[in-house]
Amino acid sequence: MPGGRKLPDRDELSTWRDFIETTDLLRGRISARLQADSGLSPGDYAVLLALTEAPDGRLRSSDLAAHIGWERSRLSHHLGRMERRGLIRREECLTDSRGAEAVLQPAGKTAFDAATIPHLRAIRELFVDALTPEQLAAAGEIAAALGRHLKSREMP
Amino acid sequence: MPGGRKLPDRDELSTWRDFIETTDLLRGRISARLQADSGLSPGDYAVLLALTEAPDGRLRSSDLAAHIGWERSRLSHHLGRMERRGLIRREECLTDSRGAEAVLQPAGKTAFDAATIPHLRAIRELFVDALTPEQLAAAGEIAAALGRHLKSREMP
DNA sequence: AAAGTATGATGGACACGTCAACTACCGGAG
DNA sequence: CTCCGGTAGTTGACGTGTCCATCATACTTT
Repeated sequence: MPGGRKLPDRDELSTWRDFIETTDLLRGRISARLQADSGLSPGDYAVLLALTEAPDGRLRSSDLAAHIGWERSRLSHHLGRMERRGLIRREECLTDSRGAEAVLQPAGKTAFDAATIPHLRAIRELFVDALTPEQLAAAGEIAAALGRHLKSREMP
Repeated sequence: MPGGRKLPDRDELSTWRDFIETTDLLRGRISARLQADSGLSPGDYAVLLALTEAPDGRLRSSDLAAHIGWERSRLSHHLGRMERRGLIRREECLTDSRGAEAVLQPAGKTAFDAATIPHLRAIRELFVDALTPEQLAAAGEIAAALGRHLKSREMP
């Protein structure tokens, strides 16, 4: 690649900073809305969403972790906290004695149901409504391009 | 606003998820590279950058916090950790007995100098090089639009 | 079947962030 | 000068994430 500079120039760096700071801010705002509306963190919401969509509201820990893209350790810690709050329960797995299942509890279902509409509304108000349709499409393409690029460099 | 739906449709939601997950992944990758290359976290880097650019490598805590956009409490915790590692030092402020100054230490300067080129390279490789020039420009515009939108709704 | 390897889950140690309480000090109103 | 509201900074409690060690169980190989 001819002229392949190694470092970003001033404009590129400034775009990077704007981009990363603004997405951080956006994430924080959505998270704060979710917390205020339902008392759930984004992590809680992701777990409850996966359990809600699963048959019988239960999932093997590893499957749940894979589904939401978390490390098992992270999930284990989080499930511990959610169990303390009565949102989910842990059960032993019948077919694999090593395994554990996370089971949705009524309190978890209630909290999730209360959270979801306001959460979707927040996404619309803070993200979708901020952008023109063209910008929204561009955001999707940018995410896809970044994702491909990062995946291609996982273990270079 | 006529026809103002309240909730995002399927495509909008999918774009949201892609966007937020990918930017998260990107942030994590850049952070991991920084950590591997220099032993610094993004927070460390932000603090050291501000101190490096300040006269005499020293700044009032509040000024530093404002400069990098952190809450004072967050900065206080972080400075404590950085002080334990010898990256910075805290001094009393001469003109205001309530105040404290953060002072860049040689170890901090060294770590920052070692970090900055690899960090800029990582930004280029993982962010800038992932996008076409048009996409990069669009990313800047999207960040600006999101930023304006969020600012306009700080206390609605 | 015994031995070795891989997998599922957990736990501790630590870094990081937020929130609210607290201390100490400043600067102005009276 | 005294009181008092505002400001600077720290601290503790707690939720959150990562890394790494550990343990038990499952699987695979001989």
